[in-house]
Amino acid sequence: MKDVVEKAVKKAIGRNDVLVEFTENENFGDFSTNIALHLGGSPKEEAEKLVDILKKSPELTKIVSKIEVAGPGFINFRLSKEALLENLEEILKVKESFGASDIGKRKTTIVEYSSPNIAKHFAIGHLRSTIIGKALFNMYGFLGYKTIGENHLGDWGTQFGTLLYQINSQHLTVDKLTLDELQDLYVDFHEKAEINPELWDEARTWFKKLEGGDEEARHIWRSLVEKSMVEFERIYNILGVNIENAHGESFYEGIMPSVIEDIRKRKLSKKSLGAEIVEFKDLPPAMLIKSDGTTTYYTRDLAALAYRIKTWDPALIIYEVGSDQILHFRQVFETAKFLGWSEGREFVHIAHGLIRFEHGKMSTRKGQSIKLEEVLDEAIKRARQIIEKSETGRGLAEDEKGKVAKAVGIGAVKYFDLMHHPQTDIVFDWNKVFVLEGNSAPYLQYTVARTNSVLAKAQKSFEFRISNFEFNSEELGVLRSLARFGDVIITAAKNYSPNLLTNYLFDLAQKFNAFYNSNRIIGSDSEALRLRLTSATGQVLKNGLTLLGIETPERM
RNA sequence: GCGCCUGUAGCUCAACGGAUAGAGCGUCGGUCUUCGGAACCGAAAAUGAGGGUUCGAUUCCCCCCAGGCGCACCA
Repeated sequence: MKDVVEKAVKKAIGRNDVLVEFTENENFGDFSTNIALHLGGSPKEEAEKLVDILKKSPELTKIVSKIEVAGPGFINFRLSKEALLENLEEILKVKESFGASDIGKRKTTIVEYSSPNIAKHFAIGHLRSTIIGKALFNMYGFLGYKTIGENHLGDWGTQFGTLLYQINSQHLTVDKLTLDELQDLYVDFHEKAEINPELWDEARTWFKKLEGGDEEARHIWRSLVEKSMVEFERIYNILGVNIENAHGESFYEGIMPSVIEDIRKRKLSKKSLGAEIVEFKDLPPAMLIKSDGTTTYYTRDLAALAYRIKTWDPALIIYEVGSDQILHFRQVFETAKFLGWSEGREFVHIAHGLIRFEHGKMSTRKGQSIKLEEVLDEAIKRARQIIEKSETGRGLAEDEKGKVAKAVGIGAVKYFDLMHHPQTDIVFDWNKVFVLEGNSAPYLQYTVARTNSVLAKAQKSFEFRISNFEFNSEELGVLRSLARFGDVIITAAKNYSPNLLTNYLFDLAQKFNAFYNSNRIIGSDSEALRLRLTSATGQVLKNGLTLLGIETPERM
């Protein structure tokens, strides 16, 4: 609806730089534009002139009942009752596809997300990438884009040299090692190398063997990958996340030579201290090939990019990777530009803030990471305790309680992550991750369960004639909020900000609960309308939460 | 040292240069024989400091202070 208003205003004044926004204060109507403040003349006069033109727009008068000038020269638009009711009917009619659109038609978007490292535990540091990435993936799909999910597993590089060295020098049998033990070996290596930096030469030698195809090295490496994948699958299963493509860095081995050749042909690289680097105007150089002849993750990310462009011809690639990689991606994107790969494409690094300790980042090398699985288990446990204590949980069967605990616990962790703007750092605190009240997933899930319950109790279909109703302020609040959903998804996706969607859903739930608290639904004069409102609210909350990857139990 | 990011109520967060800076938690005070109280209503409480640009700055620019991340053979 916002776009209808925007188009009409653009047409009315004949310029394209018009922005129509949601109002923040409901007294200002549903939409607003400040364009009259930028037209040069007296803002109020300009606004009055525009309003006269706008009032004649048939597209506008179809959905807007009031257009007025306010404040220093804002033009405010209020949606008509007819439009609000039509929107309500639309929700009830199209249900789970309400809010979907085709603005991304024929465009392909790749989302690289999650990307945990092999031979380490799936740490909490990868939660944000997994959750935000999945939400973006879902939202872009909902907007009609063809979406490709890529899990860029960290399965290559000198870090494997460190493990190969450890396993070999200590004569360990790789098949018997647990992930815990492997992580200990990794930490142990870094401790020893701190005192004895030559150890890195050993690690690099082993990685050279690995990259060179050495059978022993490859055998150990394969075993490490398999072990890790078992844990990863378990966690993705708990999270309910399924990423269609899981190409590790090693997958791009065969593509690197041609990328390197391409770079050399264009004379983008040069030798420096035995290594081969790519220099930039405003950035520090990136290392293409180390002095021992092996590659770096810069090389592999370029190869991955080449592969993706060739395979899917994407219009947009979203890299959902932490903010500690900002420089790296600038280098990769800049190189891609040199190579002529960015023509007609957009590359975006969603540099999410880190989940860190109060004074600095978590480092697996120093053995300071927190296992994601522990956090998820704890979340489910705490949700379970609430259910046991809750009045409303009593009616649930044992196995249903288990399912609800999972949906609520995991939902809470995901929502806590998503409600923050991606850029924000999160200081990890066991008591903050599991928020179960207020602005939280359980509040929204509870509201959905409440709508289900009311509808079940009503036990009949509902009909009413539009012309019969005057809405009270609570009803109006819900109706107006419901009309925003489609626009919110577009804004959230375009800004790569799932938090805009969580904000909206919370606002809608609040409006509904306020309505619920002061209005009888079943048996009232407005029963038909109110049941429809209840049904539509449940539907929109469900649609939104589903996009965010959060389940909505029928009852809880 | 250089570069990038961040600083908003006691705490955790919102607010594409606009109208009275919005919420949640916590605190204080209400709603309770209910269609689900995991709820609702109300109160106190904030833009790190200083300059500038603008009709208008939390938002843009400069400087200072504080924190985080990064800066060639890890990823």
